[in-house]
Amino acid sequence: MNVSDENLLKSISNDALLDLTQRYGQSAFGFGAGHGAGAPGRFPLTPATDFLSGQTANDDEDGFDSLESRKRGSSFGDDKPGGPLAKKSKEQRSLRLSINARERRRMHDLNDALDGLRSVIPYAHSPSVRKLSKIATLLLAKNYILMQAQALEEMRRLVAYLNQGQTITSPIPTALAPFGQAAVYPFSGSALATCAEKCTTYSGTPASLFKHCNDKP
DNA sequence: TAGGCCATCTGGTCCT
DNA sequence: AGGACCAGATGGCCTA
Repeated sequence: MNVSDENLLKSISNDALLDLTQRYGQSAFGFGAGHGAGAPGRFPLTPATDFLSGQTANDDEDGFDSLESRKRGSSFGDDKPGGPLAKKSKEQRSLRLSINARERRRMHDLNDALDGLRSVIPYAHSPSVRKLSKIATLLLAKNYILMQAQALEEMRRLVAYLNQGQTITSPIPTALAPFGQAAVYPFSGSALATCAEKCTTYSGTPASLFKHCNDKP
């Protein structure tokens, strides 16, 4: 794909995404944009720690000695002369480190949830595909849900149609299948579809977001 | 080397 | 007051 093709795909896909967003805005799913804990519309998730047995590997309380920080050779933590925490009192410093640890834990929980999401998204876990980025995961999941809902609606209509005692002599009427049969099995007859193509079709997301999909048709 | 993606720190805001 | 959430900043790693 050359650059102009990619740009074209991006613009088309962004428009499609905008359209989807406008039609199926957050409210349609009950996910409010509330700010802060307990805001209206917030999904009532049980804190991840309720599901996890014990603490995570990085679940240390200090703010500068996490496994991740060490592995990444991070200079964060700033528990050193000249660092932002150096001037603060011992209490302030301790509080800050505790807040940092909580925030780190929160982000790890968020990432665990994203991993869970990746694990149930089609085409997201082929050995030849690198892990989906966060944004790609969310966009793919959103559109996969929309597609499943559409397929379900299509099936309902089909059942109603059959219940009327009529036989189907032709493929599902297009009026009943906005995406045609491809909505249910988008790639059933396409051995040529690459992972990136599948992901793009599923999500209406620029192929550039799935550039890690490198499997061959 | 630029750009994408990510982890972490940080300060602010809101809620309980 | 303490915790959860958020967004901005920063710096590391990886890839084209």
